Amino acid sequence: MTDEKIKVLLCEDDENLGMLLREYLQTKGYDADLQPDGEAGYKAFTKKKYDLCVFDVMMPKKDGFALAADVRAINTEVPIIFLTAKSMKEDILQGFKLGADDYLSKPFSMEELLYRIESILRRVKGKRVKDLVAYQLGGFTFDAQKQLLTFDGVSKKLTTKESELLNLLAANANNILERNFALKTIWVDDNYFNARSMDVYITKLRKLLKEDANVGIINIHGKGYKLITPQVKEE
Amino acid sequence: MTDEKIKVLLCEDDENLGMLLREYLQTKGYDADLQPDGEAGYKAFTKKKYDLCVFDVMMPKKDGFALAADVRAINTEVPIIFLTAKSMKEDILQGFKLGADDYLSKPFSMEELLYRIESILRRVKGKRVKDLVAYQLGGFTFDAQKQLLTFDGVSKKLTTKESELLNLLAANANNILERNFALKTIWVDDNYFNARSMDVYITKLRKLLKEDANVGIINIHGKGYKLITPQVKEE
DNA sequence: CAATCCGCTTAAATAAAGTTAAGTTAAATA
DNA sequence: TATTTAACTTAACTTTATTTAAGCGGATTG
Repeated sequence: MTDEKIKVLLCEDDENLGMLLREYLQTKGYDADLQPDGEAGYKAFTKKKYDLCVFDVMMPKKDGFALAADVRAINTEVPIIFLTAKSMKEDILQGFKLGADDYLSKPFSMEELLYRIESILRRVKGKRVKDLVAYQLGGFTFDAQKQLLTFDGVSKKLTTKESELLNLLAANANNILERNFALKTIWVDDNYFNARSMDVYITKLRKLLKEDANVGIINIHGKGYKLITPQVKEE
Repeated sequence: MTDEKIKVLLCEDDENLGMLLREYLQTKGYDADLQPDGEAGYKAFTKKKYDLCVFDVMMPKKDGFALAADVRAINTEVPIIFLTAKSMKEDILQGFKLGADDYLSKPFSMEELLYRIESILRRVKGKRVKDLVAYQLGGFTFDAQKQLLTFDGVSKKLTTKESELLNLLAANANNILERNFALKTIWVDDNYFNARSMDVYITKLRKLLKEDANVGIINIHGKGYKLITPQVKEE
């Protein structure tokens, strides 16, 4: 019954981004450590057995590629994901693409990072990471995997964005889901237009959910949203 | 029971790239040799019976096409894959006339190369590369080797493209198969027309799969496709 | 209670994906 | 070698998904 958490080493010099990613991975059940530069990252790697690394390419003291080389010298197996700047030349990118298990060019959504981490863990370790996700929301059943919302035996196929948003809401059911968090998770950037886009999807979800009066999305002014749903007895 | 390794001749002048590829192919069970230029490549080819060649197009002393021509002079059968720099329309055509079986334009991922190698070996030489290639997809059985999709005792022979696409989808069952990855691995080039072509094949596969309501292909807007199939309990 | 900010909704615009059918090409066969 | 067939691509068009725009209404703050 020892459900060991997967240990992730995150090296990112942008503190905001780093903290955000670390927090997100933690909420997703990972044991994520954050280091602000390559040297600190290397030190951390020597002290703990990580299952996966996420390295920013551009970092002070030691860049992500050099760090990866040092890490490879003591461990040839651990998967490495690089976070690269968007304006990287193809030939340089080629190197990363081949030496890395995967790479993500900025800006990316947190969901995307998670997706890549999970697919690598699946490939490399053969672990089944995502257990089937089906939420019970009052009279609704929401299958995030299949993007299907079912009520009274009738299933409706949700679009990708609808499903991603409902998934986040459901994961925080009866708790506040912060606007900015949702935006960064799903839309990458929390700018004005994406915020408007999210508004539109909140409206859509409300329409979908109004068949059951006990389920709904309420707004917490200036903070975010809360998916209200009857508490399901857990375990 | 002599499970002879498949011999691959790799010619690539970029040492980093070459070593990476050689190592990767070796870990995947191939007997891969690396040569740094066309002349050395030719010399190596005369000394050992290779099952497949991977030639970089731009190499010192003798480029990949010249090397291929020389190789063809003594062996008209051995499959050749070219690694090309981006945007080489005419060169590519020339290469194909010389009997290239496939080509990959940089940058590519090692996965992509591996996939090409395997599908060429499957197609051209009829070798059994991967052992388990029979997927259970709900009520369907899909044998990628034989390109057979069976439902309720009735088998249907799929075309090459149908089978390749379903194979990729099945390998990533219940997870996202990225559009670009599929395009690059199956269609080589991820241009507009090939994307339309892939659409057509998605439609075909959906028709084929609709006999079982629990199986289907859903689109992840802007990212790719996901083959939905009942989870099979793993041990 | 005004001014402002934030959120809601509907509609229009754009972009991505889906469908069907008509071309092409190349392999099979007659 | 001509004819037919199958596989695949290209084209034209339809539908769906997502974003942008615009106006309205409620909430918060001074």
